[in-house]
Amino acid sequence: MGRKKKYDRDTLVEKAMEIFRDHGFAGTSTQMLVEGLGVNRFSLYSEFENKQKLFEAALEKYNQTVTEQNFGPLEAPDAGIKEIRLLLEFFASAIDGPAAGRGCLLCNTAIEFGPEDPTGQNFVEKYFDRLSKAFYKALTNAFAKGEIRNSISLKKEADCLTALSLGLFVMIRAKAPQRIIINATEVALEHLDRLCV
Amino acid sequence: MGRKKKYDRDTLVEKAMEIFRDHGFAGTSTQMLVEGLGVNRFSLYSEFENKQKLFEAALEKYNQTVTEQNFGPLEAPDAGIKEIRLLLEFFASAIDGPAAGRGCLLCNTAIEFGPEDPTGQNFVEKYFDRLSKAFYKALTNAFAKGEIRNSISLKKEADCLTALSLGLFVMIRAKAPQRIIINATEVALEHLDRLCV
DNA sequence: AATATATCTGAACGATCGATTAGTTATATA
DNA sequence: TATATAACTAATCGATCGTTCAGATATATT
Repeated sequence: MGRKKKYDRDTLVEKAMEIFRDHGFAGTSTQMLVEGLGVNRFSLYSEFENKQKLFEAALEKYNQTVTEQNFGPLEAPDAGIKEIRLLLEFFASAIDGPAAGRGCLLCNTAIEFGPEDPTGQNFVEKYFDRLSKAFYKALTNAFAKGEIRNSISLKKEADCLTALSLGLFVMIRAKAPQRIIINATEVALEHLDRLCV
Repeated sequence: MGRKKKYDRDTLVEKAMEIFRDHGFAGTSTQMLVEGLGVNRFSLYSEFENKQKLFEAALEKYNQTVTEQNFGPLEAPDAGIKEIRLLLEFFASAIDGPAAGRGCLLCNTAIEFGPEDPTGQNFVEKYFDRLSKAFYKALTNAFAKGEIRNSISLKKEADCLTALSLGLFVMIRAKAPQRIIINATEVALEHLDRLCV
């Protein structure tokens, strides 16, 4: 009974995700959402309750789609050095890709919300952890295969790659000169080489 | 002739700098500025014209004070490996210092403004360049003193350190676990060791 | 002391913010 | 087909946004 929805919730969340990624939470007005999502104000609020909840849905969607695409291969059970290299090469070419001028929604949120907002902080904390764990697992796999020297602290290496990834996202967001980004990834690649036997 | 100003312009800019650093540009209302600066609305506008101009003054002040304090030693004419190490150690302990939960205003602005806003982008571009050049100069000095091996691309190393710095600022802003930040800087320090003869 | 002028005060501007509501339309069920 | 119900439309809510202005106040100059 009742009327059919003209919209698809998942589609709305995905569109909202892109808008928030471009303009941030505070920089995105409900008017922009209404127009960008092509849905009525009432429908938006009845579906998501408020702007904050929609934002949280967008964060979750981002984790499931974009982060999944970027870091998914790195998180594969058998990922290793090759997957780390591929990720770094993704960063090097991201200035031409769909992330150019956008960066990472979670990284952007980490900056915008800062340490105060509890829900944003929760997402960000998990995001940092996800990246660090993904790198660590891949390094562990490589070590198990005997590809990495013995004296290396895999945890520390993973955390450094995490920090570097965030820095590269900042640069991609700001459309920094591609040369800087490529240079940074090349050093990381060479550093990775030196970890290997 | 006329009345004396009750405020000092530089003091106002410094206070505004801290508020913008904490809450971002969009997240800072004129009301917050009026209260935080302890100055009347009219005085604020007659002194700075508008919020945007005050923000730009705050960015400039940040470059002259905080960035100067953080990267000044690295920019000294005779800076070398030691100064790079000191900077990395600053990052490692920054989670306890005045930058904790704040990060870097320029890095925050890079994220918030994105690639669209021309004035913000101008500041950010120069900031990236300043960091990269500072690292490069210090590495060049070290190389001239024969402290660095021959096969190293100093430009690439400088850009990687720049990207890493930005990533660390993101983590400091988000109050990431201190362990992650320390780990990242330790890897960078070890990496630096391996550049040396 | 008188005057000119710059700053201060506090109210208010129109615009936009996020959010809500009353009334209309469409559809699944009985 | 009649009815109940859910989603639609569009107007509008009070609050806050950045900004401005008229009138009061204080001080450097004459």
